[in-house]
Amino acid sequence: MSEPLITRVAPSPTGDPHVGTGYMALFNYCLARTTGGRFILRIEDTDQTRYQEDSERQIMESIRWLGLPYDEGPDVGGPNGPYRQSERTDIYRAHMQTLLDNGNAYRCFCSAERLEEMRHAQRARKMPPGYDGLCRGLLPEAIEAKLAEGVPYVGRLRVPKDRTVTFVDELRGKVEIAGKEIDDQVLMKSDGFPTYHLANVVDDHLMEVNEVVRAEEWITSTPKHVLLYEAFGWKAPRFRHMPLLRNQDKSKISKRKNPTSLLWYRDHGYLPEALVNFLGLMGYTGPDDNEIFDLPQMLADFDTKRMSTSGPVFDIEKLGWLNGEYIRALSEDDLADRILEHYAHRARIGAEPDAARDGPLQRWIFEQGGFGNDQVRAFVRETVPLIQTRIKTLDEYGPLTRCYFIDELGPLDPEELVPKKRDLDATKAALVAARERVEALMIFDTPSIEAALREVGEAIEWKPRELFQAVRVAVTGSAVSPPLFESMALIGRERTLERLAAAGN
RNA sequence: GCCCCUAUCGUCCAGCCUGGUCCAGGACAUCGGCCUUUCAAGCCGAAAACACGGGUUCAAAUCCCGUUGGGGGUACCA
Repeated sequence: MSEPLITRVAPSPTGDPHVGTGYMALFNYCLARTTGGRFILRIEDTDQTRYQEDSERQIMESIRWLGLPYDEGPDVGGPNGPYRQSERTDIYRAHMQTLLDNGNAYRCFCSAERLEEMRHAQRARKMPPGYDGLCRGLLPEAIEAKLAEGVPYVGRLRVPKDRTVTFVDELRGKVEIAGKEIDDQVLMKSDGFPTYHLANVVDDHLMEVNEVVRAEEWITSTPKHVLLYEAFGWKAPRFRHMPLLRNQDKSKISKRKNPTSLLWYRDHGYLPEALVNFLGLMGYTGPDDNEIFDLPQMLADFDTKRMSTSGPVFDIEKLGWLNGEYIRALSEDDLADRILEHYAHRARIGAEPDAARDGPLQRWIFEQGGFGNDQVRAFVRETVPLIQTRIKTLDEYGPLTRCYFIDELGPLDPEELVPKKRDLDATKAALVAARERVEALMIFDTPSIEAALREVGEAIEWKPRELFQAVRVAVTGSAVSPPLFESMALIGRERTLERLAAAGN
């Protein structure tokens, strides 16, 4: 193949770990792995105003959860650390000085207010906004004076306005932007922290990154980066801009219109391998019509030629289908483990048991002595065959299996209980008959229960489906449930008879 | 506004580079049927798209130009 690619994913710890970060991590990971290169995680925490305490830890955890381990990063180290930009300020300062010295950058003493006014005026005159170059030609004496006065300043890139900057995007081909369209970007803020542009270029170079794979939103600032590489006398990496994930309305994916947190997907019972597969379907195709491929498969036939450029709408419906596919592909033992793990995870993160989502499962498990309890494990394991084709996320397990985990069903809906064309009294009589017959069973297992109920149906001249509906609602509390006879066996003789009696009253 | 990216079913992707095999193929969702103790799952089937206009060519979803649409950028945020 090609040369080993050193790639990186460089999120900012400004909130929940984002699906977009997962998306970029996936492709960076594939590029590095399939070329025998390295994959780096770098934390871009240069904006102290947006920094969020827990974010970095969650980012690292989420990337690992997805199964995309990085070779270098804040918590694993590496030869070119530190991997947290806030710990590299000396490096940026030194590089800023280099640029100041070689004339590719200059000090700008303009205040935020002046810049604000300037932009206002530009907009009013329908001029493209951008720094007007006031400080660009400041004489050395003037600079010394300002410095002596202690006026705060920033470092700006001195963009050559009279030429065109060109770079090749690996996905889109040649991109050209006229120098006059490029703003004299701030590289070093007055607080001593670098902006993205400076830090990014310096770090990518120092960390030996040779292919920058990032989101499309960066494409217009790439010329600034190209100029920076030139200013330092460095070889620029290759650039590959991936399309942006979109909301239904095609705008850049956002929290308001989609769950964007990787944590959300984990907490709601999505399997990491399904999410990775789904992300792998965005702007990428496998070698054939097959859309179900896990990471190892994706790596096995990964080809950058099949990456595309148009922004995919993030369709959570399709993710749900894929998740269901992965759930169904699991062995019953594995699925039982995943379910247990999921509810253990929900307990660990302190999620309040949610009746609609968790059902009574969490509480029941707790009462039975915790997740490690063998009886609990065995019981959950027994339910798996009944629900495996019926859940799309692990989260759906709780509500679906509610009837197995509680003692009192609560009030039944007569609309559901009574079959069409029959009345309440007849239904109650039928349930009493069913109860009597079932009670007489010597062996309380699935085939016996089924045979017994069919007998009852014939005796009272009800169609099987009518009787089964009434019994289903009486025993499970709902007209929609896992298979009836198996469920009755699982619920057990005692509780089943109680429920039939209660409904028949 | 200006700059950049982009354009095939509602959605995700094939096909486009190397024009004809495309009255456009697969998947999700939708609808219908089968199976069936409900719901699922599974199986079968239906409906559903080349943004528009000019070229080039015997022939264009495929090549060229333009228009329109969508997105992104335009910060001492990343």
